[in-house]
Amino acid sequence: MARVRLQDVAEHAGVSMKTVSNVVHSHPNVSESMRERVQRAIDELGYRPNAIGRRLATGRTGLLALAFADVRLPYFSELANEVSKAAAATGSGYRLLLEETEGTIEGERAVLSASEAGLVDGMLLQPSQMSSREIAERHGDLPMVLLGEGPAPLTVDRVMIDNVAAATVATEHLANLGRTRIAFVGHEKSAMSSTSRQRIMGYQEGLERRGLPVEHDLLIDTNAITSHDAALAVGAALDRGVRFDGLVCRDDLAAIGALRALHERNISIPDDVAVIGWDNIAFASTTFPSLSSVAPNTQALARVALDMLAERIEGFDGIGRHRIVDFELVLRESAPAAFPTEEPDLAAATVSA
Amino acid sequence: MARVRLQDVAEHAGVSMKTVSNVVHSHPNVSESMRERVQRAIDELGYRPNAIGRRLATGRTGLLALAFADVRLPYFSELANEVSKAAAATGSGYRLLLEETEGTIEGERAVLSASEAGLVDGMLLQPSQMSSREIAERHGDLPMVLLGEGPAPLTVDRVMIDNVAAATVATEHLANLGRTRIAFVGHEKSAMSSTSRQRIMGYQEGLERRGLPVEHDLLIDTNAITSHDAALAVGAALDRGVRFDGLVCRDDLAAIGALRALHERNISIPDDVAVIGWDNIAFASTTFPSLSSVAPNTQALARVALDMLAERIEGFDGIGRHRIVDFELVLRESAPAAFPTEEPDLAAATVSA
DNA sequence: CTGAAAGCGCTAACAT
DNA sequence: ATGTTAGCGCTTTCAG
Repeated sequence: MARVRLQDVAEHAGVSMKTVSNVVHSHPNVSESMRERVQRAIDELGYRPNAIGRRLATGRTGLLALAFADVRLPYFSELANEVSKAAAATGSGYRLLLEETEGTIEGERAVLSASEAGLVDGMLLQPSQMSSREIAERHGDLPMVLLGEGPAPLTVDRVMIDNVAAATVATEHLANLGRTRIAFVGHEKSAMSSTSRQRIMGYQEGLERRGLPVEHDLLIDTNAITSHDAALAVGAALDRGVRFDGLVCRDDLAAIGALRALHERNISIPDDVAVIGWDNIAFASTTFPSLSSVAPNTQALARVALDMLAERIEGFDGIGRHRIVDFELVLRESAPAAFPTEEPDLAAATVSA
Repeated sequence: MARVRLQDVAEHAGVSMKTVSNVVHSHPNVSESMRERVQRAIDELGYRPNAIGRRLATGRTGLLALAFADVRLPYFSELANEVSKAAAATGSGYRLLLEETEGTIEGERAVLSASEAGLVDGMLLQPSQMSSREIAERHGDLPMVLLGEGPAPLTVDRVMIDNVAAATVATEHLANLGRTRIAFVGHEKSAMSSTSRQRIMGYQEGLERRGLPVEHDLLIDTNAITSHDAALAVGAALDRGVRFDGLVCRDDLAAIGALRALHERNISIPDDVAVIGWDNIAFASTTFPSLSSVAPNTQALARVALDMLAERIEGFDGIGRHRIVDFELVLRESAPAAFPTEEPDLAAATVSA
């Protein structure tokens, strides 16, 4: 059975294509009898509008690209889910095309040029390697919003949380717990991302505010953003005699790796070492001990990003808007509340931005 | 700057659209001088072919839908990554549209009807709720391959691992470790999926082969497929006096929850209770203790599925082919090798299907 | 080897 | 309120 087209329905019902189109779109100006007649033809023929034809005519595909390093990173898969929910909630009917850049500059370039092909109406991109300048040059006239604290040209919209502030809050929380030797774990050994850079800046700020030691030894880098590499790196640091009683982790992956390295060496968490992760991924609540973590408000992030992107798609052409969304420090067992008064209920304890 | 079209290039180069098209497609029958001239025009104008126009003309979008319950489940995000790599590797140039069904029948229906609209060339679907019959009826003429052990009509292609056999292997491995009271954890309390059903069948088979007790008490169900719910369920079972020394988990999420429940009660793993998960997600190697797990060969699964889908898209119209791909039992600390001879190197230890 | 023209299925002016 | 018609950007016979 060949596909049935708008035209076929029109003939079958003995009306023009325009009328069928009106019925399909529930256009107001259609008489009831007409609507019925056409609807019958549609049902009889089993007509389904063809998205491609429509899109060629309207210039809209109803597709948005969401591009980031790797879906396997829990932060990104949770973000994808959030964006897709937010898109559904707006009723705009947008669907998501997921693109992975592998965190490489080639990957980021590929994603930008591929999306120019008119397949998508706009793009949400979390860059990490490309320079601001290249992003600005390459995206051409594709409506785009940048996600995260990576490079961002002033001409392009961007939404992120205040990473420096959040890292400071996390570090100071450890200080509140009486920790004096606080290490940072999980930044890239080479080619440090702006994400890591900002979190380290905030970490240092926290230490300085509390008059705690800032030492290079307390910066534990990893080969890759995986819990496995973090476990190795933290283990190696411990084994070569680096001592710390608090750990601010670049992300929950690093934190989970750190937990393992500490467990292996019978170091008690949080008694000997308190640990704070970042991203508040789903697993954070079921590690042992459960993980305190910086929780970006990804729901707000998704909503704000989609709103801005929608405006760009509608034709808004102003200068780039840079938006900040809030975060919380979710306190769990690995770095609990400092004072009973700080938070009565650990499971829900938060310090807002 | 407005988009530059094939037409513009043709005019700029002073040739016909057909010639430009030939150059774009590296058609053999084009003189070298012509090719150069056109290529220059393409470069000067910065022409990028429009995917939608092409699709309308060819009937192909180069888009494949990958639909499953929820990207946040690590098995699925890892699968998505694998499929997208496999698609890239074939050079077919397919890109992936991710669709989430939320594991509900409405979600599955929505995904099937949305894809009918001609936006995608084919679909990879991991169903869980829909009946075989409904799948067969609804997918219409959309090329489709089913993933996993869910419902699958005989008329549709499907690829999966042998869940019953894998569960038996896992259960027998625990028996090899001398475990005699082996429980199963993580199936849905209500509306049990075929996935859970098959794994439980294999588990029972394993127990029976070894003459071990098969008791309803040893079936620990959960409210949802999350590590959090699994931790609660296992904790509750322990607290009401259920005793076991081995745990076959429906998936790694359940296993991670189980680890937490056991830790909380100071039960030693694997000494008191050995644990085997399922899916071999990335975290399995950095939990504490690290997790033994059934590892489906997702790479093969992705490849086989894409191959079959490609054939369907090419027009193959035979009866549904049901393919089985292999799996391994990856042995780590939570349920190590039974005998020194079984596997010298724990980290890489496997028992193949 | 290259050009002209007819669609692919739908939308949206513009008419009536 | 309904019909006509000209595209949207590309591919693809069919001629030349």
